[in-house]
Order: sequence, then structure tokens, then C-alpha cells
Amino acid sequence: MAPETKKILIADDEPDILEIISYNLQLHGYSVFTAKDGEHAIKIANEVHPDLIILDIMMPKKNGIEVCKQLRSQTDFQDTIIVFLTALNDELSHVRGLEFGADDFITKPISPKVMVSKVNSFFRRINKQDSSRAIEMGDLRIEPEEYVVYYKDQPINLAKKEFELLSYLASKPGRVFLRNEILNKIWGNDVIVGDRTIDVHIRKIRQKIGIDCITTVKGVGYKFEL
Amino acid sequence: MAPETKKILIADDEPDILEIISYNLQLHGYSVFTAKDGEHAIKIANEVHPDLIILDIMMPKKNGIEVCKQLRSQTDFQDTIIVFLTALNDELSHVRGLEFGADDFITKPISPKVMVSKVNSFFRRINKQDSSRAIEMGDLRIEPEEYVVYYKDQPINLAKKEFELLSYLASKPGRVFLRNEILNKIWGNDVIVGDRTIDVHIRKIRQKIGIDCITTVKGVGYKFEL
DNA sequence: CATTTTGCTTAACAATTTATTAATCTTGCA
DNA sequence: TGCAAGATTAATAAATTGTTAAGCAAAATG
Repeated sequence: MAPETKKILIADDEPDILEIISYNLQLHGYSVFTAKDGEHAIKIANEVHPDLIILDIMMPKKNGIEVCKQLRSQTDFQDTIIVFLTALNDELSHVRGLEFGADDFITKPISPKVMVSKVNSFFRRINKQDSSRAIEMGDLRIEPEEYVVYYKDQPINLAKKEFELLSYLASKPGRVFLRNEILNKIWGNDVIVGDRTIDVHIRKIRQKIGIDCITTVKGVGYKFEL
Repeated sequence: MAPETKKILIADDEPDILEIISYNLQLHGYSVFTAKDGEHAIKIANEVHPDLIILDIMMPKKNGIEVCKQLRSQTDFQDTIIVFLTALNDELSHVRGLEFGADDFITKPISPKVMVSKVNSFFRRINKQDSSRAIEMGDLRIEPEEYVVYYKDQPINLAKKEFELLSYLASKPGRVFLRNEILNKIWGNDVIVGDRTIDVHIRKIRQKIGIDCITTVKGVGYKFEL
């Protein structure tokens, strides 16, 4: 949502693989970060908040599964795509990986070309999820394609940020989104904006929509509920 | 999550129990299958792939624990909720059950009404996939993602500190938390607050929740129990 | 190309909610 | 009884959010 170029983190202990893959992904317009072991991967992930994380299963310090497990336990990485790099016949890793929240697998060895096309398809998948599904709650309908919200079938025009913010909150009704999560998702983790910015947008949404659909949880964040 | 109606398999060797429970669950819109012994249960499970499996521990042919063990070894049943029916004080079964992958326990004897509400809560749990960290005790449900506590499905809004304090105590029901532990965890080791601060928060929680779920252990601390 | 409109952000201040303290009761128990 | 630990209450402090208006930049308009 926030940044245009997608960020990818690749963690593998073989420098050659890292280099080849990241070079090819960069050629295709991705912003690539690399990590040489599990702990490093977690560090980078927290710094740049990638859109996609590719983890080798076998790594020093912390293996891929542990990294995945740990990242998934952070709310920031609930929606990040995480995929594993596995050896061809490593069935066990597949099963265990899925248990811990991996989204998919890529089997080694893999050509750069195939890798790029796989990555493209991951992002196609995520984009569909994000945008093509209308969210409907009571008299409120959010149409991602139109960038419009309807209340009792009357269209309400929200500005871009307002719309993204509302959509984000409404993506999981009832769940509280921390102010930080919101900043990361809507503004991007590298953007620094003032304290009151979110509030002002929330206010505008409330104002335009006219009904109370966003609840403040003081000291925590906001949530969408009717 | 393909089908709308949830499928439940109940295995018990007492026909009366089977009938009463399944009748009541059906009234509430569930699709119920029954099995009269362990082997039967495995057969049915493989045929209908239930969303929830309730196993009596003591059954002919194969006991509940063996059934659970076997089902869990099949990948199909990795994500199925499996719960045991146990006698009130059968601690051993509890322990062994958990080892073999049970998700929860229901203690006999149990009223149809309680059974239905338990089953409902299992499905709430599964629906909110990620919010599996919800704590549930009796009529009380703590939803960390929502920052809300429910009592008999009625939401109760706690302030941040109150919520954190209750969550902390409820994370290990029955265990006494020293005042110092609480201070360290909720306030941080470096923060200095007066003696009565905890008390006041405890009071507010008790007041808002309305039932006695926090017990004072004089000279020691507090514990959560129902 | 100038003008207008729209959207985003900020700053200042108001309002509200939450946290803490201090003072005063209760209660259990030696 | 009298003390000690905790409960209760209300007052006050602190933290957080709401509101408004204004400035600026980018986009839209004529």
C-alpha cells in the first residue's frame, strides 16, 4: 500500500545464491535485502518490513522455521508473505513449515528465471487479496476497486489515505490495530509523521461516514466495529 | 473454510449421551456424526472430515487417546479440533491427552447447554485463526486482539493497564503472582509506583467484570481463578 | 500557465480518559 | 483489642486523543 516498490528479504547462508537471486529480482524492479543467517534475517525484517520474506530452512544461528515462527508471533508480520526454500525431497520441512505459518515453498535448486516468476505470482496473489474483495458490514460497504465506501448504498468519497486506513481497519473487524501497525501499513515504516496525523484522518473518516464505526482503544490503537 | 455448517464427530460408548448431545448440537445448526467406539470413530472421521472431534477417553476397541494419536498422525487432521471427554478428576488423562495433541477437555458430567456453549467457543476460536491466544475460562473470554474481555459474550471494556493486568493473571489461572512480579511485568522494573496502585487496578477490574475472578492471597499477591 | 481545488500534515489547544496517590475504612487474626 | 494487609473512595495528576484551523504541495481545472 504505502511504498510502490515491493521489498523482499532473502535469507540464505550461501552468498552465491543470495547474489544471483537478488540481482535478478532487482532487475525486475524489486527492492531486495539479504540476510546470511536466521538472527540476521529477523533483524533486517524488523528494520525494513519486507512485503515478502524468503527463508532458507537450513541456516546458521536460527533455522528458517524458527525465524518464521518468531516473525509470525509479531503482529507486524501477520500479513507478510513468508515462503521457504527447501531441498527437493524434504517432506518433513514442508509439513513443519506449514504448521508455523509459511505461505508456500520454493524447492531448490531453482533458476533465477523461475524464481522471478514465482515472486511475481506471490505479489499477484497478495494484490488480489487486498483489493478485489469488497468488505461489507451492516449498512457499510467498502469497494476496493472503486475506492469508494457506501453507506446505505449512498457513495461516500474518502481521500486515498482515509480509504486505505478504513480498509485496513475493516479488514479485521474487532481487532485492534496499534498506532504503529497503522503507520507501518499505511504510511510505510520509513515515513515519519506527527502524532496527531492518524487522529485527524480518523476524524475525517468518522465525519464523512457519519456513523460510529471506529472505536478508540486508548493507549493502544483503533479498531473497526459496528 | 469451505462448508457453512460445521461438522462435529462425537465418539462415546453410551448411546444416551450420544443422543442427547447430538440432538442439542443439531438444534444449534451443527451437523453431527456419532461413533460408538474408537475404531468406528476413526472410520467416520476419515469419511466426513469433521471440523471438531469430541472423544470420550474410555471407549471399546480403541480408547480416545489412541484415536487422537492416530488421527493426528494423518496430515488431514492436523488442523482439526480434537477435545476429550474426561471424568472430573482424571488428571492423568488430561496430561496424556495434551501430549497426544488434544486441544482441550470437557469434563463429565456435562449439561447439553454447557456442551453447546463450549462447542460454540471452539468454533469462535477456530474462526479467529490467528487470535488463538484468546484465553477462555468459564463465561469469561479474554481477546487480546480486540483488547476486550467478554463475560457471557457481553463485551466489557477495560483500560489498558487493567486489561494487561487481567491478561497477565489469567495467563496462568490458579497461579499466584507476587506483587513484585506484577509490577515488573505490567509497569516495568524501573517504574516506581505506590503500594496501593495495584490494588486500585484490581478493584476496577473486579468492579467492571462483576464476578469474583481475582483472589487475594494476603501477604503474597493475586491470582486468577473462577 | 495561472488559478482553484483537494488532500496531507502539523501545531495549538480542548476534552477526555486513565493512572496514581493519599486518606479513610474493613477485615482477619495473633 | 490492636495491628497489618488490603479495600475503597475521591481527588489530583498524567497521558492520550479529539478538534480546529492553517500552511503547503500536488493535482485538477479553465
